[in-house]
This record gives sequence, C-alpha cells and structure tokens, in this order.
Amino acid sequence: MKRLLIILGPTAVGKTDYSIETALACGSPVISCDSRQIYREMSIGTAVPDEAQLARVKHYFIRSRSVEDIYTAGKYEIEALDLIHGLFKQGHDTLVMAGGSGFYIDAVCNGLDEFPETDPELRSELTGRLHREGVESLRLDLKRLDPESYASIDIANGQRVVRALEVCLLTGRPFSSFKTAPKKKRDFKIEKTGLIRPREELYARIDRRVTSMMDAGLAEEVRSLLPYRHLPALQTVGYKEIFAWFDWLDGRTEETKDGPVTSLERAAELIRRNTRHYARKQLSYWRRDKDIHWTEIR
RNA sequence: GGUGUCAUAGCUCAGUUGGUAGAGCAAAGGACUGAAAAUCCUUGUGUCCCUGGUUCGAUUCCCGGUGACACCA
Repeated sequence: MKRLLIILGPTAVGKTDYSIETALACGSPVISCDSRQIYREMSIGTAVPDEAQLARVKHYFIRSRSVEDIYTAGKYEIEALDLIHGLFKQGHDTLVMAGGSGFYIDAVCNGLDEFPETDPELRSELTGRLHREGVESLRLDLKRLDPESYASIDIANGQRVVRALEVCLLTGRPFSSFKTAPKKKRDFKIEKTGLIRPREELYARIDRRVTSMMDAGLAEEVRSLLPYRHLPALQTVGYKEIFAWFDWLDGRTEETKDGPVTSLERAAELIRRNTRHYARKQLSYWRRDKDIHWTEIR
C-alpha cells in the first residue's frame, strides 16, 4: 500500500530541514501543508524554505498562490489529494507532506464534509453585522434556522456563528445537516510524525527567528503588502503587528487590546509573544490526535 | 555619614482601619468541518525582605537589620 508520511510540529521546531532530509531519503518531493507559506507575496514573515533548500528537493504548495485568491482548507484538501494521487500514479511509494497547519492536515487525512462554495458577499455582509451588532444578534438567527448548530458550536465565537449562518442562508438547509458524513477513507496509509522540543528551547528558537526576520527586512515586506492588509491571508502573526505600527506612524491609534504599537521594536516584541501563543495553539490542537508519533529532535 | 521613601505573584503595582491577599501583563490549559499563523473559552501563580517585640492573632503597628531609590552633607 502506498504511504503518506506527514511531518508536523509547532512553528520554528525545525520542520523544514527535517522534511527535506526525509524526502531525499524517500525519493519524494515535499508537499507543504502550510496555510501561509502558500502565498507568493509573503516570504520573510512566513519563514518559507530558502532558495538553497528549495533547490535540494521539489516543493509543492510553496508560494504558489496569490494573497488575492481566497484560499481555504477545502481547496487544499482537493488539490493536495489530486497531487498525491498523481504522484503515486507516477510511481512514488512514499510521499512526504510537511507543515504546521493542523486543520489542513486533518482535511487531507479525514476530509471535510461537502459544503457549498462560500459566497464572499454574504460572508462580508455577515461579518459586518458581527462588528456592528455583536454576536448575540447573529446567534438568535442561528437559533431559529439551525437549533442543532446553535447547541453544538461555540456560540461565543463570532467567526463560527457567521460560518454556520452563512451555510444556512446560502442553502436553505441547516449547517448541521451537512456535518453528518463519517470520516473519509483514503486509499493510502498515513503516518504522522510530530516534531517536538523542550518548551524553553522552542521559545528561544522563536525569539531568534523573529530577530532574524526583522534583520531580513520584514517591515519592508509588510509595507509592500499594505494594499492587501484586509485580506484573510494577511491576518497573520508577523504582519498584523507591523501594520499596527504603520497605523501609529500615520497617527491612527485604533483601540486594540495590546495598545498602540509605537515602535518597530514593540512590534517585534508582540510578534515574539504571538508566535509563542501560536506554537502553543498548534500543540494543543495536536495533543488529542493519538495517531501522531512524537519525536524529540535534538 | 545623615534624613526620608519604598520592599507584596516571573514583571509592574494595588490592598489589608491587625483576622495570611488581587489587578494588568507574562505564563499554562482547552475548543476547532472552507478565515485555521484565523477565531473563541478557561486557570492559577505568594515564606506579603529578614530578626525580634506588642497582640488571642502581624504581611499590616513598633524596635533593629538588609537592600533599592531620593535628597542633604
């Protein structure tokens, strides 16, 4: 049986080098599973593999999309499976997938249910309501249209309520009625390896990496993306903090929970902290997945 | 050297008219079906600087130490 080897782990743990070595050993390309490295306009802040690394082994889904495309886990599931099937057909027995986006990995392993295409207009209309009226108002609509979802989803989470409501309004069917399918079967074997390091060491690596991103000119990269800052792709650690600094330079001090970002060094501090938070959320996401073989890397 | 102020959570500090304490930040845990590096939820952290005194009881009041800061010499 064909085999998909998935290498995962928190940000900055050392997935890139590890996955290249593994891929070379298996004669496989690296199939990236990263919701931000997929965008071609972003590179410093997403820590994509550098030229030398990319030259060693073929990578897929690295800087292959524009931030202007709204990319999603659903699209990734379809495209990644197409690619995997194609590569198996070409004769590969083992393929290496690597990345830190747990939801995307789950989409490949277990599949998502089949929902209709999302409608960007309706999405932004509902998001607008969320900001103007607060969650409660949307919640009441959901309770009426889909009591089952109302009871089961996290109704404190505005994004989730918007999504559920969006599907209800778009299809005339309750969101919950789409969520009945069992896990999809894949016709290949999946092995997951989780890379891990002692927490302190991981945090030290994150701190060092943020410093080198700043040295590499992250602020300039972010400046060039100012026209796109409202897009989902730019709601990203390393970018949103520097946008906030630009706001302060422009005299705009919108109320945020971290206060105004009054210097680039302050932005860097926030990036370090938010990257630590991100790493923790990744670990929390994977902790419940009993199929992962955790390996401490040196 | 003298005088004064301060010493409480990892950090910045609040507080207890004497009944062993609480905010923010940091930190930790959790959720997750097309925004997922997003979004949302939960949780503590203590020789209250040390020695002695007064008191039923001291982190709180008093004596003395130690340290930090300020001012005066």
